[in-house]
Parts: sequence; C-alpha cells; structure tokens
Amino acid sequence: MFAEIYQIVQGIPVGKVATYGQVTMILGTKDSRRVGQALHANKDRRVPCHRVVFADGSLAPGYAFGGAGEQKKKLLAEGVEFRGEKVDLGKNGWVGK
DNA sequence: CTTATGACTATGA
DNA sequence: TTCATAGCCATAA
Repeated sequence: MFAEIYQIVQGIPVGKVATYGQVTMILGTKDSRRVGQALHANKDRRVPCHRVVFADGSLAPGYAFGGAGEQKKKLLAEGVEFRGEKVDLGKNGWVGK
C-alpha cells in the first residue's frame, strides 16, 4: 500500500525536495502521517526518503535517515540549498507536475 | 474487534 | 516564535 508513496518519492528529481503535505495531496488523502510511516517502514534504498521534508522545510528530528545531519548532508550533495536547519522550499521545493 | 501510536499539518496560546 | 492540542488514517498489539 505504500507503493504509491514510494513511486511518488522516487519521482522527486535530484536537487529538489517534496513535503509530506505534497505527497499527501497526490495520494488524495489528508493523512500526512501515513506518508511518514510509509517512508519509515520503507526498506527500499531506491526511495530517496531524505528528499521528503516537513511543510516548513525541516525533517524528522532524531529519526532521520542514518542520523541527524545526514539528510542535510545528502541534500546538500544533491544541490539542495538550506536556510538554517530548513530546506529552501522556495528554490528546491518540488515542482510536481 | 478495540485501543494505542506515529518520519504530519494546521490552529491557538 | 515556540509549545501544546486536535484531526486523520493505517499498522501493530
């Protein structure tokens, strides 16, 4: 059932990030938690869960992928700009189609 | 089958 | 601006 979520997350282009709310909207539901749970339960490395962030641009504290700060490191490596501890959604926000 | 919990978001203090 | 609470939906127990 998380297949759609994985598909959406995998569809996020390198250098961009999507918010849980964005994915949630695509799913057609109103439950953003479901997205987070899917990603947390996800064991597939093909899914770039680090590109999925909170509505404010930050991400899951402590539960982050491989350790706090790792996601920032990965996103920076992909060209995503940061504004303090949050992703610059204004520039790197996923422009879904 | 019912209760509890969670990688969320929006709203109010 | 930061903290707390409510609403939502699926999974786990």
